[in-house]
Amino acid sequence: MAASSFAAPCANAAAQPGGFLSHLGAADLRQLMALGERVPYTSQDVLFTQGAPAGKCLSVVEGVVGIYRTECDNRRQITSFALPGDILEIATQGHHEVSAAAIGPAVVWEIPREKFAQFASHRPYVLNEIVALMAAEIADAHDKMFSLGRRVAEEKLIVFLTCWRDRLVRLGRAVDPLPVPMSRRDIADHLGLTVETVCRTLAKLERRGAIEILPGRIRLLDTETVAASVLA
Amino acid sequence: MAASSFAAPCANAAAQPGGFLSHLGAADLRQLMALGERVPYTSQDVLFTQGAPAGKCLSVVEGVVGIYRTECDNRRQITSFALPGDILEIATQGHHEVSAAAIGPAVVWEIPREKFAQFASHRPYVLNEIVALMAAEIADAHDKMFSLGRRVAEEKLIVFLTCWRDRLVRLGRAVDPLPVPMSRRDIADHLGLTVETVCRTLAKLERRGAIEILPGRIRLLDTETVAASVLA
DNA sequence: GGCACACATTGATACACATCAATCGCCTCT
DNA sequence: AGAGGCGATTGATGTGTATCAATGTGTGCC
Repeated sequence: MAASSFAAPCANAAAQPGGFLSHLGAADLRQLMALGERVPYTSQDVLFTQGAPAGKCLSVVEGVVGIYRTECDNRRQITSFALPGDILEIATQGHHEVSAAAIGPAVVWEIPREKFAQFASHRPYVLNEIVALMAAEIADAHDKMFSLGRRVAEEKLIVFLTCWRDRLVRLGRAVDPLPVPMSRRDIADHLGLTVETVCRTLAKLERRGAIEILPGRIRLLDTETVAASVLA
Repeated sequence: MAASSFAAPCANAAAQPGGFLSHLGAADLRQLMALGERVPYTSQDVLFTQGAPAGKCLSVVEGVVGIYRTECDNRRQITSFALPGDILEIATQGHHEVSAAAIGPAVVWEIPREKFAQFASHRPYVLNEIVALMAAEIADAHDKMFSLGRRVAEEKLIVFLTCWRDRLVRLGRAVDPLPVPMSRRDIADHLGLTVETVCRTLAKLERRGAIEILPGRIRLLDTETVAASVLA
């Protein structure tokens, strides 16, 4: 139906317009970076935990960071995968609402909250940037809620893969064999599925000729048409 | 487990601190209201549709407004129910990402976007309010993603009912027989279930003595202990 | 090289939820 | 009061996904 076909499967794309507060001037950016420090993490490292006081905001520089919420320690919902240019906990007051962990080796720029607040207070336009960033994050959350609540496993995976590819494209990365650095468990916890269902569904898509599964990568062959039919 | 028991089942509560931009002064508030107009809607009326240009922002004054995303016209995901004091599309640029419809009779204050932007541009502190509002909305979205992806029907319903009650309490409403103005279909589309599953699960909870189902209302009897076990 | 270990995959089975189909209750309209 | 209609409820059945279990596959380490 025309009225609904406009729906972008992945508004998250809009949240990564090309870098950390991309509309800031170069001088501003340098000053901002100088307020914080470069912190490297290794795979599975936890950057912060839900419930902990939120003392800093973070910008991913390299690698992938998983944002998740846990309960009972066994159930986990990864709400997003942050890529270079993405900012974490930019407006969090008090305590973290979520946790974050490095999906692989990652580098993050960490800026103490009070320093960032001070920086922003002198520059009114920064707040506008933040609002725009948060608006994109909210739109993205809406998409994900739709996926989680109203899509079946196959659709979830197709949409996830195409969105992931689009984000990497926007970062100028090579995507022909699409890099998939996160584990099957991570994907499952992101899509509200189990590891086994993710494997099986990917295998089914491969048998159908829609994708080709490689170690650490997935080649997207026919997902365009599949996605089109799914999202019609 | 202690580390995760902190998790509020419904951070959305934080998004309704008691009114439209509650930290504004009374004078500001009057001026802001004067920029817009009171618009009444009747049940099922559509306030705006995803994809349409976002020309105004809205504040619910009376009733309940469902925010939803559709696809293919048959699948719908209600991302939230807005109550008096909630603001809709406050930072939306360009086009609406979601649709909104009155769940019952509702009254909404609608302010043209450019007038609101002008109002805010003279008052830097308004932007801070908006950021806080959006941060709460994002936290709430995280909760809902967890519910959609990682909870079973019974848990979804218990969490939904207790959150709904908490929000009404915060508005000073009577909640002993908890008013549930939305239809079973609305609840289903909010929780990622079907109407039948919602009915059956509610019936099961009633048989267990956790709730009592009344026309248009549900009395919460033992959901505290149930919720506690669910959220442990 | 070969062992260990984590991750990925595949199979068999169970179950939660969806689907299809009545029925019931309630409200509105004439 | 009766007819119509819509939402809610309940039942019978189907199916997508979870669960349990086993095997394969890589990858690092000694």
